[in-house]
Amino acid sequence: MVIFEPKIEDMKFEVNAFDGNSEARAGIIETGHGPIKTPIFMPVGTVGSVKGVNQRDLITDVKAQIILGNTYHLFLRPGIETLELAGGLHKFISWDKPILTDSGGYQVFSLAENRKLKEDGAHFSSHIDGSKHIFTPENVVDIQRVIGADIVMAFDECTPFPCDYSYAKKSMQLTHRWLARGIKRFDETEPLYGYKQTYFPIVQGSVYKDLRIESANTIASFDRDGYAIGGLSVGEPVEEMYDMIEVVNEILPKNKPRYLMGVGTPVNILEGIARGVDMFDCVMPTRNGRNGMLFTRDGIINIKNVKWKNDFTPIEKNGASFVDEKFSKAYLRHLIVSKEILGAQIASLHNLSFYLWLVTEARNRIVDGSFAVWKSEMVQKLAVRL
RNA sequence: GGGGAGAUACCAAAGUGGCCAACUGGGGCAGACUGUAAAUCUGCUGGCGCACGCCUUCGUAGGUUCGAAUCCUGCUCUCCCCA
Repeated sequence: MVIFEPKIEDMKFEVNAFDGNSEARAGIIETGHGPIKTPIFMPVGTVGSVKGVNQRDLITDVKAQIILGNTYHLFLRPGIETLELAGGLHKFISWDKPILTDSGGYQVFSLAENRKLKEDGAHFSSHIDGSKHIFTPENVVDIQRVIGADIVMAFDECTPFPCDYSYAKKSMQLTHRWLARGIKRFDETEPLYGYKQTYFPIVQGSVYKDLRIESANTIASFDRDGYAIGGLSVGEPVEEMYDMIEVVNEILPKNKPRYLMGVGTPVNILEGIARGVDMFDCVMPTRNGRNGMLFTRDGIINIKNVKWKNDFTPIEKNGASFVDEKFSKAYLRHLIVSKEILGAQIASLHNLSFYLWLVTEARNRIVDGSFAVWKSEMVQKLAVRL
């Protein structure tokens, strides 16, 4: 059981250091569940579980500072009644560090078959039992109040790629109208569990520069504790993604954390940091890990490949997780190939630890002034296929 | 000793005259995965060229036929039942 009592306090963001050569900065976000040192990577725990990694290892080994939950999935299972009876998601899953919940906007996009977008909200059928539901900017706030997320995400439409200009524009405008409604509801309601929650708006606009500028200006006009960039890493070329980040971060307040939703590869993250992004999340370290892809400082390993069959060297020499020295590549390959649960667990632990090492190291480099050189070296190495 | 069933590619298992280099599953090899309906999905898996094609395969040796994994005969082996 959780025995701590979170304090009520305003969320604060303080920038501790700027890189100088890029837009990168190192900061700290104060929440009711403790500080988050940025730049940060947030492991994804969709249904109240970072797949394959338990809460203790998440803290002691991965060194996660904040994790994600998903409104859509938690709403369907276990449901808000259970979450409220549990006293919120933190208590339910026994996690006393910050939680950010995605609003379900991405699910509305990815579960396209059964959704219908209307002015009032998104109408959809549950992928579990087919039951019909409506998500509105207001009830998604209400649900996230019950979940008790420290950071509540706005309800948006995440446009697919490719997406023609007129649809992207209409969608963005809808997202903006939903934003105003969501903020209104949020500001009219109180947290249920005694600690501060905050609400992040989301920039949309697909890959269109003028739409991104308009969207960034619109959301920046609302004074919030942080801002998110959505609708990227959905299949567009990475250069377009980087361009959009630059355009948007030009406008978003410098003194507030910026969250690039759903990104990405280790290289994407370093490029994002260099462009002034502070927060990232992605399923890649866990999902790809379960499927045998390992991210290391020297590049990417497909541990299923036969070339590792008799390689008894450590998973990663001097790696960030205890599993790196404890187990050999040959053993991990055997586990993954044999579809052993432990293989997925070790790979997830390794990848998440590596991601957290990466952002922590980036922060240290920003602070000591060596970020630029280090980043360009790392970007070369990280994409190598070993 | 008597009766019955069967031998197909790495394994299992379809196919019973041409559309069969041979369904399907497993295994093997490779690839994909970016706000998680994913411990998932895709491709390849006889040889050579790798598009088209050519060559060698369905226990084994013959035979019938324009044509056989598929029909006939001998042989070898395996399994089951009864003594």
